[in-house]
Amino acid sequence: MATLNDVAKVAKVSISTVSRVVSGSNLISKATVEKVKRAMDEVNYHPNAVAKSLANNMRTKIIGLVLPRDTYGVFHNQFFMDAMSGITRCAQEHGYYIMNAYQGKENNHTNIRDMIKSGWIDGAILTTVEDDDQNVKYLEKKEVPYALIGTPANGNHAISVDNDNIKAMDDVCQMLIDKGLKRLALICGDRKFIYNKHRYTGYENALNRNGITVDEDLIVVCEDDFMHGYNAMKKLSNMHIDAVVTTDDILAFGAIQYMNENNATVPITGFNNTMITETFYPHLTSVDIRAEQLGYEACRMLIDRLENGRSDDRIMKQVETRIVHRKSTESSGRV
Amino acid sequence: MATLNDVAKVAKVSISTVSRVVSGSNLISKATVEKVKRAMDEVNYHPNAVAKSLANNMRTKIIGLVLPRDTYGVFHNQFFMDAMSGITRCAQEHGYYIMNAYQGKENNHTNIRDMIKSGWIDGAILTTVEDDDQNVKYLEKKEVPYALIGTPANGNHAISVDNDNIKAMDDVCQMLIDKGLKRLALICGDRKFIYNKHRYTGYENALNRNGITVDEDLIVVCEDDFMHGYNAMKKLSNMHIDAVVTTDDILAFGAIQYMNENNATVPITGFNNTMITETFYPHLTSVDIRAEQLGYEACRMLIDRLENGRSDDRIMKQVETRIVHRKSTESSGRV
DNA sequence: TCAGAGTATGCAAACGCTTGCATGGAGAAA
DNA sequence: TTTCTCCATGCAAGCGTTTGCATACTCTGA
Repeated sequence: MATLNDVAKVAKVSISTVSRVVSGSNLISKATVEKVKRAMDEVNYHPNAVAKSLANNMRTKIIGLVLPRDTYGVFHNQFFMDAMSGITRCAQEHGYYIMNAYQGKENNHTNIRDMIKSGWIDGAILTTVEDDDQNVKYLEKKEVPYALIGTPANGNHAISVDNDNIKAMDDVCQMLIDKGLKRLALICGDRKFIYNKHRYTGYENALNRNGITVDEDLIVVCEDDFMHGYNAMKKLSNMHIDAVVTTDDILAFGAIQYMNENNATVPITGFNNTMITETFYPHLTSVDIRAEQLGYEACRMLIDRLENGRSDDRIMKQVETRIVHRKSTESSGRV
Repeated sequence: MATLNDVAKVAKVSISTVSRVVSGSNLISKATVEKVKRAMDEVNYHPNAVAKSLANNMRTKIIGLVLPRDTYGVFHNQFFMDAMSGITRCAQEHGYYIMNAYQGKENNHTNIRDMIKSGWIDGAILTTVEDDDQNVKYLEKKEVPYALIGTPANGNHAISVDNDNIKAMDDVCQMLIDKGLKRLALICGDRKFIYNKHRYTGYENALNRNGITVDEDLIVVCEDDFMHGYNAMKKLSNMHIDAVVTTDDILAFGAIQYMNENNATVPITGFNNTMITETFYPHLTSVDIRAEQLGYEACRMLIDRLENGRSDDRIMKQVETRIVHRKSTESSGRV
């Protein structure tokens, strides 16, 4: 690999001059710039990032990305792949690289703390935090900038990005109400997850705003899987429901399964817009949470912080969701 | 951050001595080692990886991981997440880090070529290659070691790891035949993909070995999605089939959908053991392709090559698959 | 013609680490 | 006591950059 020195020799200038040409300094004369650029081409020079980092006060332009140790369910895999894609796209646009870490116990998996100790990374993006998260603690202690995808459980996160889940579910309900559907049932995943809690609130908000009484009998709270969706629908049958909204595509498909078995049909919506919405039938109306965009924004905010060093902001950015209309809400029915 | 110098001062030795203690050289006396270790603790020293790389002839112990630009379908997301997990686990075990790149056109996404040019990575793992792959070309040209997950299309890949898809499908068929099921239908995805071609072969092999004539009428080749699985099953109905084997879980669920609608039931198997096998009903017998293990092995072989520098081996390693038995093959039926 | 201002370039230290070579001291052998 | 080994340690160069400071050159204006 060619070095500054090699270029300098060919161009017959000092390495400082070459370095300045590389970094686009405007101190150098046009003629010299040309000469040096030709030399760079000739020896096929590319700046060495490692040496650069050493000289640049240890700034590597690498960002650590913390992924969950285990993904579970269809949704999570897709979410993280999409988020990663957005993160990496943003990083690329700003000349940064992404290094993978895993949430978790000590030596188990590559750890963000090791990356910090060894000086590899300038900052971190967390896609997942646990209660009393050790990574967060470490990042705070070492004053390493970081961004969080999701809503911070407590207030100590400097930068975060998430959907407005309250509004997202509100929009879904409003959309159905606008179709003249009044008795909306809700199948809601575990409310220990803040997004489920928010989606629940969104449902209530929409109904209240439209003067529809929230009827507890039309709400089932359960775990986030197919069978619970199925059972929830069983409970809801014969309740004269106009439509069903759910907090997860899987729940919706569980409900659909029950309806299929009972030759019933009613408009239904999912959430997260996973690939199964367009895989299984009926194609499911769902909420696109824009995981790619969430990743992109998290990365952008982090880089902004890294480069401009605002120290005290606790920014929380919201990414717009979007309803994707499909067959499952096209025709009407009652159950 | 503390440096060798800081430790040296506290321990009252030279930085060379400290460096030797850190790297575990056996030239240093017990007493000095103790003294230095105490000093390291005192100043909370951690070796700086950037400086280390510079001094170590530019070896960074970072591996580039090339992911596909777009993932499509449920299977792919899960596959890459699992493979990444295995790769990262192995990397961690050997003191390496993983840096993300994306397959693809120039400035679009972080590019493995940039990582090589700037000297960040020692080697690369490819999870996906295109025809006439530019990354492969570049890696070969620059003599950067790399490993490939999947079966190389042509012969120029130094290291690769894949399943034995022929045997995997053969095993599935044998398992069904052992249950006394003779007329096995095959729903096979597009054979432009080598794994589908291999799975097709595995089906033929099993039947031939068991003296069962391969009946073209029982084989449907189609694209890899739900609707094609559905249509394939429609074609196969009334053919007096004892069981159906497929090359993808999605195809199997498409077929199941058709059967459900027609109140038919027949043993059926999927492939890839995606999460939908345990999400939708009936839970689907499928082939675990061990994506985590594929990732792990690819990484292990690459690191072996990086550390021991065998230059000419074209190793191709096969990872064992495993049939996961579930409800879909428990009872019998005919269609 | 010359001082002064500005512009273009070079020198060398620094970033934190590794490592070949030099050196000093302890112990063994004579 | 002297010489020779061997072990433990230190010195300093080097890895490829960046950058503050010094310097040399070119103009301008008096």
